[in-house]
Amino acid sequence: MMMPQDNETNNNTNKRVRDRLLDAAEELFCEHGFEGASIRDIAAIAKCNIASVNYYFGGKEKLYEEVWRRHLIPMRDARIVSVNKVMSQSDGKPQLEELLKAFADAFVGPMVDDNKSRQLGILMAREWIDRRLPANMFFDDVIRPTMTAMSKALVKACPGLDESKVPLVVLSIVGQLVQLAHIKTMFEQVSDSGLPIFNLAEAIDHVVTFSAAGIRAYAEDKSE
Amino acid sequence: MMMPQDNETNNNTNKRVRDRLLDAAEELFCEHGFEGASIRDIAAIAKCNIASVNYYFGGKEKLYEEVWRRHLIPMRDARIVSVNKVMSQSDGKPQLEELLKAFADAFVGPMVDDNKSRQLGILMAREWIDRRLPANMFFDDVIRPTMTAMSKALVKACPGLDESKVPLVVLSIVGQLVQLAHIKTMFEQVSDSGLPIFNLAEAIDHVVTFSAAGIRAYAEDKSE
DNA sequence: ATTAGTTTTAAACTTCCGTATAAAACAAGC
DNA sequence: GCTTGTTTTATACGGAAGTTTAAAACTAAT
Repeated sequence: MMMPQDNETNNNTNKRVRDRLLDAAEELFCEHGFEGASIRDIAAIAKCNIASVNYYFGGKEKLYEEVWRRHLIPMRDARIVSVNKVMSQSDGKPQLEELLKAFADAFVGPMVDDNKSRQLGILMAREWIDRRLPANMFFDDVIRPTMTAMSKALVKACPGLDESKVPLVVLSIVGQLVQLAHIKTMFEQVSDSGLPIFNLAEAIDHVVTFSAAGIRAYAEDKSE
Repeated sequence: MMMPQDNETNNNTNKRVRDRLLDAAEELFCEHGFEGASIRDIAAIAKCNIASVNYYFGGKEKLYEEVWRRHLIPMRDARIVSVNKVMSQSDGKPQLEELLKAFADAFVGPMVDDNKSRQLGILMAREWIDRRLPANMFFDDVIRPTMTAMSKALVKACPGLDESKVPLVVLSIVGQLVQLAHIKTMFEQVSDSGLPIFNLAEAIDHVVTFSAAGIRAYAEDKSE
């Protein structure tokens, strides 16, 4: 008898609380992780009762899943579209640097946010370590499609690239990009680091240059 | 009146329980993180009373610190020694690949363990995201010394390398290596991945080749 | 205005956690 | 063998967390 209208085809007024909860949850999940963010704190930020979480989502875990669902697909699509755009603009033979830059921007963009409340990169890193999402949702819906698209683009952008090495190459790129989110946070946390100020744009350009050279090494290896 | 003999210069019989607790704590902290591992579970594995944690360490946090202390310094030293050995063996002008290989092996070695109960890489990744160690202990005792040693070695191994780019280069290398620990875990968790079997040794060699090429790109850039 | 359906609220319940306590068990020296 | 100091045990405390409940408040159609 008591059921929220949680159908997709719902644009009633009850969206208010539900959306406020999603926003608050995203903020606290990013900052403190799944266990670190309590339903009471989330409800406090959303300015609603703690029972609302169960009313609208049916539990903390379902709320967490819903936070992800809002971003997983868009993140994946943004990356794939970005890669495909480069491919189409260059008739399937893009400059390697161009492809890498497009991928890096699309990859890091949604992950690192100055807002601090929407640092999906940190959330992603947490999910990477201990899975809270059901089954292989994270891997199947984001990681694999992204890596597949990038792999295909890479072999076209860099013919001669040993195909058996492509997965490792993609991992190298992703590894560097994921690290950027960590590093950015670390530079903000470690006060007396004595390190130069971190410049994200410069770091991305570095990853592009660095990776392009690494990739060409394989392409040249094959021609030897 | 009730104080365990927790001096360093202590080799009495009471080492038994204390060490069992450290082992159990390391295992569960690696697997479930600081909050995810309960004192009750740790004590159960160590086959002792839950009060023993407070008796020997004075709390859960102190236990966590002690788990780290057992490994932080050895990990750091192993990496620095490994790098320095390459430097001395080659009269300060080591082959770039040689240096990278030594660093990668020393870096990944203690992080990725087949044992599964001692995956310090996962523990390190967790600590990277939310700090539980006091102040900058993690950064000052491990991250900075390691990066400093590697930076110095790199500029000697690759003269012409733009020094302002060295920090980013080190981050690229570390980023790839840290990723290996994640990837290894992921390949074990994702069942129907459809991905080729993950070979750690091959992956390390890839990082070496890939990174060497990336670094030389900067060295050549400067000479242009 | 009444009713039926939905949303919001306050409070309670259950469980689990880290810590503290005080008694018991143990070990060793005199 | 008693005493002294150390370790282990069982148990309890206080708090925080996720969830549940049932009543209240609200909304809108009849």
